[in-house]
Amino acid sequence: MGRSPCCDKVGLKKGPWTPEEDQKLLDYIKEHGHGSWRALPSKAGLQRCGKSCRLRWINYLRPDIKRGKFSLQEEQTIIQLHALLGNRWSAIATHLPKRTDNEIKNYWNTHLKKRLAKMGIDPVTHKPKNDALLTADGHSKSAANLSHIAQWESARLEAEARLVRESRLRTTSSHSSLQQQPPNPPSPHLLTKPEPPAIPSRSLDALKAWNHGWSRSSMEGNSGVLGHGIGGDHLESPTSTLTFSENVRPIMGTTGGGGENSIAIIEFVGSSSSCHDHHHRDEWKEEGFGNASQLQEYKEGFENSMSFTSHEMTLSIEATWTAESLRTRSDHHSNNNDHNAIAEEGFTNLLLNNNADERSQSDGGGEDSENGSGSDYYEDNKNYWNSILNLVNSSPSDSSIF
DNA sequence: AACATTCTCAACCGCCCACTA
DNA sequence: ATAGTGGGCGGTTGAGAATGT
Repeated sequence: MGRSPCCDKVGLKKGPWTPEEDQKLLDYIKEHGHGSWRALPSKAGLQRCGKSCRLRWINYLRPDIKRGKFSLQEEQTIIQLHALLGNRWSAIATHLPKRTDNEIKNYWNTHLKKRLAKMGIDPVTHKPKNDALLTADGHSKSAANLSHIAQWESARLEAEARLVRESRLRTTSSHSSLQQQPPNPPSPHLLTKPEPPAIPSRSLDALKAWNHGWSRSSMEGNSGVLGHGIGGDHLESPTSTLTFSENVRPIMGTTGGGGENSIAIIEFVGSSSSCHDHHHRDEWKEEGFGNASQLQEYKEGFENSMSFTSHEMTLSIEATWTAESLRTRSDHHSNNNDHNAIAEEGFTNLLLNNNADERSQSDGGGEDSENGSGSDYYEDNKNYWNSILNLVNSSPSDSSIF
């Protein structure tokens, strides 16, 4: 290739790490910090490439890693952020504290992607697969414009996520002695960390509907037989999809960064794939239902709650940012790193819990999603996306999120 | 019980970017 | 301006586990 390998690979060990190697790496980093990864293996007495050490540390040995099943809230966050950011796993991981990009990527590829596909949702675009027709009806131009806008928004979020990472790194390196680490980081070979109790989640309405369908089903005594760990907080989650309305007023200043104020007004139109599709009925079995009656109960609950899916909603998002604001935020990082974790958590919580109260009310009341769900759907999603983007875009310089 | 198939996820690979000399 | 280096990211692989026949 065009460049030399990251290290001399002759004689270096590959493959799974042994507990002894893990311990060596842990001990070394605990004592000295990682410093230069390239130099680390020899100093630590490891027959490994520096890159391999780095990966092992980041993806497995780091003490602030949460392992085990993804909670429903985490699944929702991943799906939502993936809709926004695409396969930018590190950016997504920024908003899932204690989860690594690798773990998120794996989970997406092995679970969530398949699940969305089964529901007839394109895991790449997060649109119903039969939505392709929509772009062939003469509105492709505006759709393309909107796609462009979305890409900008996505790129900007990624850039800001990068700032978070960078500031984190600065924080980490400034504490590289790792003295704040627990004296004995949990052995990765013994890690079976239990999930924290599920927090009431704020989610898109399709997710809410799914929850409703599940909770109804499980409350009727089926929680233990749903398979795939469904009895716990590992729920099968659908997602909403984002499409773009035609009457968008993109006023996005995409000039080459001149520092002028730029305003983006984006209207998202969300529509959920229909779960009445016969095609999907067979799929329910594959999700682990033991017998026909359980399956039927679950389907009924789900279908009832998903009956709003013909509704469409629009929402407006006003986003304002400037090159100056990004700089300000960047500068601010260096002074307020300590708040990052809190702020990120706040962002995640915002994603998840913003509407928890409303949700608990509606869940408790067993409301019929069909009646009035259109406006709820509108409001929830509007609030949801506005919350995200307002937070992201207009967080003042004293905000430490980005 | 034995074998085949599918699934999971830790680890690797190659590329890219930022930094520096 | 250029090349070398380190670090990071996303895609892919493959061994072991789980499940099915």
